[in-house]
Amino acid sequence: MPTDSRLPRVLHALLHLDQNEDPITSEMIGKMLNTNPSLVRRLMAGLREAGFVSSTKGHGGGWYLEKPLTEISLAEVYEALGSPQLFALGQSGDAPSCLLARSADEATQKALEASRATFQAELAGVMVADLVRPHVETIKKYRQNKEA
Amino acid sequence: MPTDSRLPRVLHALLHLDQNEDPITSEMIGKMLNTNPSLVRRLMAGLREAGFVSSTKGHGGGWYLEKPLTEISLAEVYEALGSPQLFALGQSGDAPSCLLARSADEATQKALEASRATFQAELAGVMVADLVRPHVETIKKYRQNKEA
DNA sequence: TTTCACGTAACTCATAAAGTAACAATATCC
DNA sequence: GGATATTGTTACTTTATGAGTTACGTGAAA
Repeated sequence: MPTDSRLPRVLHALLHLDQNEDPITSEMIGKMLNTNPSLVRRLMAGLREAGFVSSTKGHGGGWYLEKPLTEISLAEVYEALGSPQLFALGQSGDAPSCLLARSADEATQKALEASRATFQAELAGVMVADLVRPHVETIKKYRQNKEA
Repeated sequence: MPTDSRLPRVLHALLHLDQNEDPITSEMIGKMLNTNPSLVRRLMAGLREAGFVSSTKGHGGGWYLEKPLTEISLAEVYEALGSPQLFALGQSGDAPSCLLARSADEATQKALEASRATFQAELAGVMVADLVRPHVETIKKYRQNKEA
């Protein structure tokens, strides 16, 4: 299976939405993400349901922010995507009757749970708006060039 | 892809090996893990290369421990498996030229890295022998019943 | 009323582990 | 030495799921 890249992709899209007054079409977002409009619509659907963005049809339609990026944490974005499967690892399935199998599963699960907690905590501690903080100067210069 | 269950599976197998004097065949391990002998041999190959177990062919052959489980950490077992892909998540591929895409990727990677560090630390802090500690009494009773 | 754009469903493609089968090599038993 | 047991390895199929694609209905703007 192709690696699940939904989180970084929608973050990327949100950052672009924040830089535009007008709505951005799925077509345009598709070019930014190197994919096609239909996939973009699927990606964004969760964000719309979460109230982070809205979309309008017809001429001049597209996607726009409904909430400032300073008020959306990465954890909320992840949840809006449906909290996709984080790990490629896990136990094989049903709870086994063998005591040793259960011990092995429990130990694995414990490590994964701790790992997941760290992941969630990392995401919860960052707002989407924070992502561009290290690059504010660069972006400012870029815009000045564009205006000139 | 079916979920990668190699870690809990080989842990399970190691625990069984620790309970037997004689070698255990791939066939028998296969029954314990609900799979077939061929897959068992693949699973165990890494453990053999790591020096944790040995295998012998022919009558009475099979797998046996080469090192006490008190001296093998879960992290070492994970490495012996080839440090399989931990996350189902990740960025889509090549480093993008778009600054915003890179910001999104970096934030995602940072959270994943922290998460991985926690995972590794959890595994490193546990020896395979520790897994049965909570069940020592139960196992003792089971063996007494078996002898009776 | 034509065009644009989203919403959604249905399908194929790609990836990697699991599962399976087969067979050579080798060790034990008689 | 021959029969049997067991691993080592290769090659193949199956499975699961996101990505990618196509198509068409719906609704809004020009």
